[in-house]
Amino acid sequence: MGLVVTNTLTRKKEDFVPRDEGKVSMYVCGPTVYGDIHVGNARAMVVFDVIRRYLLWRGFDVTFVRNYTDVDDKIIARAAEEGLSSEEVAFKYSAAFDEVVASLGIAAPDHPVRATEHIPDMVEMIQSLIERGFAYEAGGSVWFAVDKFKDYGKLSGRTLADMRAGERVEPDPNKRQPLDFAVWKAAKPGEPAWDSPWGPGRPGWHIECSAMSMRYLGTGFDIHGGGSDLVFPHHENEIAQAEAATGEKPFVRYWLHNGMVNMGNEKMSKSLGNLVLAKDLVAEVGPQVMRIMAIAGSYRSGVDFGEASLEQATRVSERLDSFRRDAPAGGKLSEEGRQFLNRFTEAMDDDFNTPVALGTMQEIIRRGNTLMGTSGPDDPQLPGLVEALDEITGVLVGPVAHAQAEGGSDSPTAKIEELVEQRDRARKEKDFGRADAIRDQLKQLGVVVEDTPQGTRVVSS
RNA sequence: GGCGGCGUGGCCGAGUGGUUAGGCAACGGUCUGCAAAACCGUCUACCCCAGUUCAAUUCUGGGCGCCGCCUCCA
Repeated sequence: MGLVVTNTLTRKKEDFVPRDEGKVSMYVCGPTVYGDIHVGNARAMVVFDVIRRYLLWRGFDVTFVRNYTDVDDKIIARAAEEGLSSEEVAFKYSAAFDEVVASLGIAAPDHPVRATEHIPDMVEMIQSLIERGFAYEAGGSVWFAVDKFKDYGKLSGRTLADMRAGERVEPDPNKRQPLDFAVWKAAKPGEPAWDSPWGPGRPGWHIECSAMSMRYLGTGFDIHGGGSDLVFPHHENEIAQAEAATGEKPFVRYWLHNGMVNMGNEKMSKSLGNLVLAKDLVAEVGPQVMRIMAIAGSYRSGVDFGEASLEQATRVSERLDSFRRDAPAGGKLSEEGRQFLNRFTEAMDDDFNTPVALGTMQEIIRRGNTLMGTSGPDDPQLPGLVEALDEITGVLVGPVAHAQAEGGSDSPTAKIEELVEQRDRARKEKDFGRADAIRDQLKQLGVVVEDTPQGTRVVSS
């Protein structure tokens, strides 16, 4: 059995057959860098990080590209608000993005690409669109003529007639059709601008992803990912531009879209103002819990980041940490380990079924705990099992798990060590009243002690 | 209004035409000085109504409800 993915283009699960055997080319829409990203943005990044790690683990040679939209109306607006240049705003928030994403153990792309560094590619594409009759210049801007591209609507499953029925926006007077969209925007005074055959201006949002993805991955690359809210118009427009400009299709073989993060029963979004910043949640619950929450449901579904989900993800994370702390290091994969790994692979091959994959991970932990309970951490069956766990966590939680396992029980302060020793002494002397009092005292310091056959364990909470 | 998705046990969340998801919570037990952790056991569901079928939670149709997109958005 091979890998199967749900392609938004067909709305079906399809066998994954990459363009070039053994290689996967993949592009994911990154942030518009005008502010701190929220949990929903971060979830998308986690989802595609897991997909990428899985493909790598499965032996594909993956080329991963992600963009920064660093020129845009919102950046310009933000710059005015903060009294900075739009370059400064873009720099500030792309650095902030990098920091959050790194803290979540999300691997850097092979090609982190910035719109402002690829203007010539975009200009070239726009010229091609005009030459081929798919775009027209009006008032210093260039518009894509949607009615010239007969496949327009194929990704989002709508027709031009459908869309006209639902029009809600005041069309720009320069457009021939209300649904035409800008591929090049004429600069207004004071805005960042680049020279072009149509005068000074900047690229439209959609063109950047078309141009940069093909620049690095060519046409007909394998996976294009992003949130489901990008299906229309963003990805629809990307297809139109790319296929119209090159005359080749498909632009992308498999379109993958992740579901939205909900708070309560509403989508978390900037416009609704109900957002939780990714950096705040990471600071509160730690990266591992956040990653687990992000993949606790299938990537295509929406996922709730409310209290209950948080608690459950926390438990999963704690079980993992606690097992890793007590279990021996991984060794040669055992037969039993291989069986778990097969189940993990089967789950992930089925459209990246992370909830089931996570279930497999927890079953390994249970099995490992049972072994340890029976014959202790030296049980010869453990290393081969732990090896399977390591491989799974390598894909699902990335380097975060190891970092936490090592750093988690970090240097207890002298005072805490002292108290723990006092408590151990009290317990030996059967002075349990005193031992319990010290335990309470430690708890107040944020330290939980657990008595195990191997001795007292200190867990910082 | 148009397009798309979803509705599973107290909760989160997979999945299947007849056979165990997994987790959280709860309860009982083992262990423990007591706890905690861990392990064992119990808890058995599939929105409603028709239809197809030997058999539907799973397929088809209708209904109800929820969500996303149609405007910037992961």
